[in-house]
Amino acid sequence: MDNSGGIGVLTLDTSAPLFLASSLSYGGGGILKRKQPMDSGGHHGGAGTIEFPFSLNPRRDAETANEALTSKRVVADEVDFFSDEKKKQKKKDTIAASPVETDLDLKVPSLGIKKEDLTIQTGLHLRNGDTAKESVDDGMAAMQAELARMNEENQKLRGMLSQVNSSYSALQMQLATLMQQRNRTPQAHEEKIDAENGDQGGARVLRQFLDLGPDADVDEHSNSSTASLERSSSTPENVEVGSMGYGLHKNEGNPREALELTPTATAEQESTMRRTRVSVRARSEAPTITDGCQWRKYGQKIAKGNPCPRAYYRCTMATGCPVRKQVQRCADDRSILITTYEGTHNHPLPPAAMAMASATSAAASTLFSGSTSSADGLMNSNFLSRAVLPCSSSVATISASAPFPTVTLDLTRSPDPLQSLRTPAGQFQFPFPALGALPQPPSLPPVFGQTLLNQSRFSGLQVSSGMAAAQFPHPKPQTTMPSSLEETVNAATAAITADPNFTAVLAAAIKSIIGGNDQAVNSSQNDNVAKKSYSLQQ
DNA sequence: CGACTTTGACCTGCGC
DNA sequence: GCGCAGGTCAAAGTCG
Repeated sequence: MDNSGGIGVLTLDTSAPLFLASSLSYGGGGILKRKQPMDSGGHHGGAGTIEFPFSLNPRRDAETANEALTSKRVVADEVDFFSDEKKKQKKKDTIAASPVETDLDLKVPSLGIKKEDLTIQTGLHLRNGDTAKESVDDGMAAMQAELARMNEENQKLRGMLSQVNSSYSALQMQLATLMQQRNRTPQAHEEKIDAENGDQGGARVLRQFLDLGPDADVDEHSNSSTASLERSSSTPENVEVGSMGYGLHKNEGNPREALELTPTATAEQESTMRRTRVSVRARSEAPTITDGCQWRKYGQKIAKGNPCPRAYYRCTMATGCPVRKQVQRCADDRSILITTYEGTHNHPLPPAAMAMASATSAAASTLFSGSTSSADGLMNSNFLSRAVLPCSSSVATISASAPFPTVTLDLTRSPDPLQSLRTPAGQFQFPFPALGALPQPPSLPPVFGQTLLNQSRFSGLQVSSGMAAAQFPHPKPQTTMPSSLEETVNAATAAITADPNFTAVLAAAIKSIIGGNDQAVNSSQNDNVAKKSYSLQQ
């Protein structure tokens, strides 16, 4: 990936069932566009897409975002930023027609909000001479207008938050790459030690898992003595392990790599790992979760024991990509969507999808690194829980009943949200966002409730587990990488989407932002992260 | 017309 | 060998 590229355009589709900032696909010439998700009926075009500047250069991206987001009036000016002419006009009409005075004047760095500007005047006043009924009518009208305006602002803020999420994902992946690079030399040493200690390949596999990403140019330019794993070639024979797109790759054409990568792992292990699947359980009303890749449905079946049909998808981001996924609702709780990935992509992934891939790969690789040569080792779910999810032993499990091991990431169970936000600086926590346990407004439509909440959960997985992948060259928790930013973004997203009372949740979100960024600054290991964190403090 | 979904038919592996 | 279940294929249908 060319991270030095210029500014392009990132297009998000607001009609997506899961408005996830990660669903990107590459276009040419510095343009990133998000394509219509396949699950929205399969029919493209239509519902509004929003576009905003986006670059793959995090620093420049952040600057651009700040430029855009610190403009004087979000309501008046930034509408251009998010919507088409029709929406813009509609919004202006709504605002003009509303008797409600609004002084949002949001100037938050990165999020477009400034602490002292959180004054919102509802303007619901009784005027002299009005009858009581007229006053009530006026009040009702004003409230309705206010509600409409709040809804629009919710939409807008969601867009902004998604943008921040996107930018952060790209930034985070770049950081991960740098950290991987930094860890190369120690890894080589550790590999040697592993070999001397009779390591059966688990740790090697783990590192190979972690050698991710289309930022392969960085790896290729590295002088590391360890194997520089290339992305899998287009030949399926080179696909070794599947876990949502990234796995163990073997380059038969390179004698050096063939030597280094044909390892100590037994054929049995290789066979097992080749069939490894990663399953993600998440609550969602949407037909599928949005994971950043393009999928084409090729089949549907009623599986035994579950009245809900199982849908089969294959990746269509590149011809011949062997990655498939199955999507099925849980028989016991139909609000839970189970997505199972199998195979390895033969093409570069968008940053967000890569983060997701890293997440699943991290889980799978950690699992494998915990195994030695026995199936019992493979099934040691406690190991995975301890290593990857020190804060939640119930999130990741391994299925031993399947013909091949399946790593299950259960996003339907989350640790205490406050616990996450209170995580002291310097202590790593696998932050399934925290938002998971936010109160669920029962009366809200799915788009404001469950779906977006789960989306937030999932995006949290993307960010943080990808981080986990970068952080855990060995399956031992290390310190630390600030998770406050994504927590903040997720907290803000969830707060906004979980409660129609915009002012209250905005205040809550800001509070979480203001109160939760210390750790980010304290533990920042990256200029860009520091910059973003700093901007949050303004 | 192309891209995509739907859905019945077909293939394959496994247990009895 | 047979039946079952999971997975895949491909023709038909849908939509913009």
